[in-house]
Amino acid sequence: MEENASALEQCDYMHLHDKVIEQVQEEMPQEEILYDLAELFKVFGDSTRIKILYVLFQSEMCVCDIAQLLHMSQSAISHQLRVLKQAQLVKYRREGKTVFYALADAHVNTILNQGLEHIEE
Amino acid sequence: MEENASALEQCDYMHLHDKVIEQVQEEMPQEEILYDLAELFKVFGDSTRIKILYVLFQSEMCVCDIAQLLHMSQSAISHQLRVLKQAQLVKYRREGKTVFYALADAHVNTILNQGLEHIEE
DNA sequence: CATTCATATGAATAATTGTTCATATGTTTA
DNA sequence: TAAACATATGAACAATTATTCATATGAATG
Repeated sequence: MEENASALEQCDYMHLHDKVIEQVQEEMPQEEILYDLAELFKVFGDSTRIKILYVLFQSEMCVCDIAQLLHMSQSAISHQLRVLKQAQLVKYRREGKTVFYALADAHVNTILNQGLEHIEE
Repeated sequence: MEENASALEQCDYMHLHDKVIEQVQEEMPQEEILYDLAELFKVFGDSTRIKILYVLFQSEMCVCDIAQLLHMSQSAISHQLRVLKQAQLVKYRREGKTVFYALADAHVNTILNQGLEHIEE
């Protein structure tokens, strides 16, 4: 978790040209952005959540239906939907006792597809 | 970790039409694919690794240069490069004592960019 | 308003993971 | 071949996390 220094004893000289070093520091998104980006991908990094996203890609769905489709407990799904909701990957609407979840936007699908393309080499 | 059942007491009836259920089961990638997909995104789900990828996007680079640029220890970077290598996100070549790492393919950049687009709403 | 149903949530636990430290491996050079 | 350097790796530890269990909240219905 610590991304602190202690970078005391590194290699003798850098292989990089000054120009590259400068460019890296210039092109590199801000620390906070990079952190948020990692947080976002962390959300995709769980197979239960991936399944939920795929299921919602077919249709809006209530918590209980998702649980049954994935053979998992209502509580587990609800906890994960919370994570997806916080990452703004899903949205929801209430209808009486029931809460329906749906994908929030199109990025979700693009990201999943790029991932698929990669693992299929 | 357990994605087992215990889905005994769910809601009384399903809101979904049979057609949707059928389609979900049809369109859903195989269990193993979904697992691999989660594994891939898990790799993106760490800010140190994200930084390494961004840095390598500028230029091929040796372990030690990366460590200095990111103000982290050689060991930490090496461990993370191992993870990136296993996920086939980076490739490497040896030149004497030095090992140079580079991005493996173009998907990496697409995935990162989609992620960025999402967090920038 | 009490009951029932759907969902959310807090605490607890087991499993996973990122970094450090110490050390091993592999390569060059004196 | 010994020393120096660049990288890799194993063990240990702290921190994070996914699920379960028990229970709370919120809405409909008798």
